[in-house]
Amino acid sequence: MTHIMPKHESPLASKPVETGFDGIGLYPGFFGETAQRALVERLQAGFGAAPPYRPRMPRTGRPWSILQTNFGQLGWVSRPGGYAYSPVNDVSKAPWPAIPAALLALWDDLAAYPAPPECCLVNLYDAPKSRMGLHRDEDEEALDAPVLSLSLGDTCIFRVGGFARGDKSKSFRLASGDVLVLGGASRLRYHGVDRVISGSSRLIPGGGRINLTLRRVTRPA
DNA sequence: GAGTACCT
DNA sequence: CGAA
Repeated sequence: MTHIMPKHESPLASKPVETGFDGIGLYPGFFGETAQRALVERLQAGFGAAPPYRPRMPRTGRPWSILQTNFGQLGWVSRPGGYAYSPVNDVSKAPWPAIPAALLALWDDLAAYPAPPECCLVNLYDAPKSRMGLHRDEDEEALDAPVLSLSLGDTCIFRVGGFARGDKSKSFRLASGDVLVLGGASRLRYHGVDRVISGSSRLIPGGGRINLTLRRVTRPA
């Protein structure tokens, strides 16, 4: 056994709780505190080679309230001309660091997909006003693969909507260690982060929330 | 009327 | 908290 198996820390963590959306599974506390701490240290080591930066909206150039970076063969980036997946950091031109082993194990546990993830997008909610507007993850070719999301640090209010802007939506909390699977019939649902509850976790030195999003980008050969 | 991972 |  090469990695911690969080699902065995709690009998509840192995099955998702009901979210009311077909294809969306929420696994509260899938990562235990020990695994969370180890991962945060591993991430911060990776940030040395891929420093988080502040993305901007395509065309308008409006800065976002969060910081981003990536791990993996392909990183998701926002450029003046639009969103893209890139094998290198736009700033340093260096490849992104490898996806941490614990996250590859998470994908193996929950994705039910015959190929590994290629992208681990890191969203850093570092300021009290950090948020993420409603959007869909639709820049991937492999739309048959789910998107896996791991929350670390402060709890956030997460919102899930429908398939068009303005569709009915509802929100729920995501706490540190929770894993959300967005797949199947809900793979293209709008979703976002209304806000973060400052001071709700002591996991990250200095506070804040880190969200890790695992994605398969290309169709496997 | 278009664009919307921004903002209100 | 939900949605133009």
